[in-house]
Amino acid sequence: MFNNRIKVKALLAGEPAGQQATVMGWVRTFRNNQFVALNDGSTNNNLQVVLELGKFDDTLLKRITTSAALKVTGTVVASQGKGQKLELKADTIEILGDSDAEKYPLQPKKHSLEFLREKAHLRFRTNTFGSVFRIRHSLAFAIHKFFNEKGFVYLHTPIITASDAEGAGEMFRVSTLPFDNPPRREDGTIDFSEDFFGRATNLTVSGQLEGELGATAFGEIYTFGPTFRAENSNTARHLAEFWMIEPEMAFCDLEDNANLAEEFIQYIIRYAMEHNADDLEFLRQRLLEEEKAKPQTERSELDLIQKLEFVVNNQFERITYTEAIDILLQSNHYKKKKFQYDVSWGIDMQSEHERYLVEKHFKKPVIVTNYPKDIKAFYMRQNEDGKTVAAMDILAPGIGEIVGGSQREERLERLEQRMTEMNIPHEELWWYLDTRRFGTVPHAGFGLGFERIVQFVTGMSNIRDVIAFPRTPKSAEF
RNA sequence: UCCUCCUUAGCUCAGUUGGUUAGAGCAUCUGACUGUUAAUCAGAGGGUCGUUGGUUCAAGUCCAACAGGGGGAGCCA
Repeated sequence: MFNNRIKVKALLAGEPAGQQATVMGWVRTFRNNQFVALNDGSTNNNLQVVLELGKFDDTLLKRITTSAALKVTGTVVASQGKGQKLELKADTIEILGDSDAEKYPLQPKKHSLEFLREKAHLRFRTNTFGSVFRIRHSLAFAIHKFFNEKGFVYLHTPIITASDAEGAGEMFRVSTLPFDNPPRREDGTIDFSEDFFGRATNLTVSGQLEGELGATAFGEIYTFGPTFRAENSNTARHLAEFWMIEPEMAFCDLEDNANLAEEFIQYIIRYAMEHNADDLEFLRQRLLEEEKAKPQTERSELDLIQKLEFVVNNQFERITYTEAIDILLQSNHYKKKKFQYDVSWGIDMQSEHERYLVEKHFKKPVIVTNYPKDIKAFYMRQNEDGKTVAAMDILAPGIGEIVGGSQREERLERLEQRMTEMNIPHEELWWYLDTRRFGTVPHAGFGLGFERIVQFVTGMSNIRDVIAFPRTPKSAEF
């Protein structure tokens, strides 16, 4: 029986009234042969367990090492020391699991994030990762809560997909054919008709196309699942395996889409602020410490919590692509030739351009709409000007593109014409085109990279530190 | 994938123009102390200097390749 335990979070929230309590957790530090800082993952705050001198065996005390698992029963009393309101005066201590101090790699001190990345199986036991992953959980939960309250259906789109039409990037092949000697056709190409699914299949790069099938029946759906890109991207904001949220709404245009995206982002951030105040406070302090090493000019004006409050309490800026280009062209930054890449209408904005708009010009999240059709996907709705499509990107300070979405082309002829222009095989997407044949309606949706919003909320600068076990090129340990 | 920087003790790092036995703080271990907050004090152990090859009388130090990692860029979410 273990369920008589009280979690540290609950215990710390109560009053020290001399009541009995049993806690279980892992030792963070053992000071003075007398004070155990015990953490059970329910909160960043440790419980101070006090061991009366002489009350416990030396052999037991020797086994209270960093990260040993303990069961402690004792009396909850007001703390005599500073730093905590209450503490647990131990009556009995049971070592549930020993931890060899000479071999345990984490010390009660500050470790670099790079080092902890190589100890990803243990990094949850640190304050930073404890906070990050509790916040990650809250955001995931808030996402389901938000859509559920709005009547969206949670649709599970396939992980294995046969369509390569989305063009969202390089894909991971899924196959049971032998690598060393795959069956070949007469022309030497691999014969996938003999593969498991009878055709070439890959891991999904997006659930959007299937999402549209759901939206044109349920009205409003969302997906929230793993997504895979085999791009050789080595950056602080890319993963080969990441989680994406893709809502898709029928009877919805670009403006409705932008409104929903903004409301959604504010909702989930607000949820984390309400439910993870301690974790955010810890991360706020952590970032302040980190910024002390930087020159004053590079430090951020707002701390983490101020930044989140600002985002939650202010409307996102909304501009068209054309306006964005004008702002860039008229900026002093451009006139002084400080952009590495040139600016003109029709370019796919580089991250330096996006960063200028978001971090220098507006200093808040920006929704950019109506991009040139030539730099966007085939399924986006063509605007009447013949040049742009009803696309929408949300750019966030410090992260870049956090949301990419659009109103979809619901007119069959326009969609087919665009697919032809972009060399997208019609026959492969017959099922997608059927939505436009049978009761087509204006609809829209977007994709939000989950890890990027977790980065934004936690202030972690590397995406590998907001997913438990990151998959990146040349790296799939754990 | 491109540019750039890094790799020395368990961790964070120092190591001079190439020169004998490679250092510090923390951690660990031993002891002391005991209301501590990354406890403190004293002592001890701990190293194939990322790997391979080269230059040299002599390489942690110079050169090359490879591996891993950081930062920036591209691709994107």
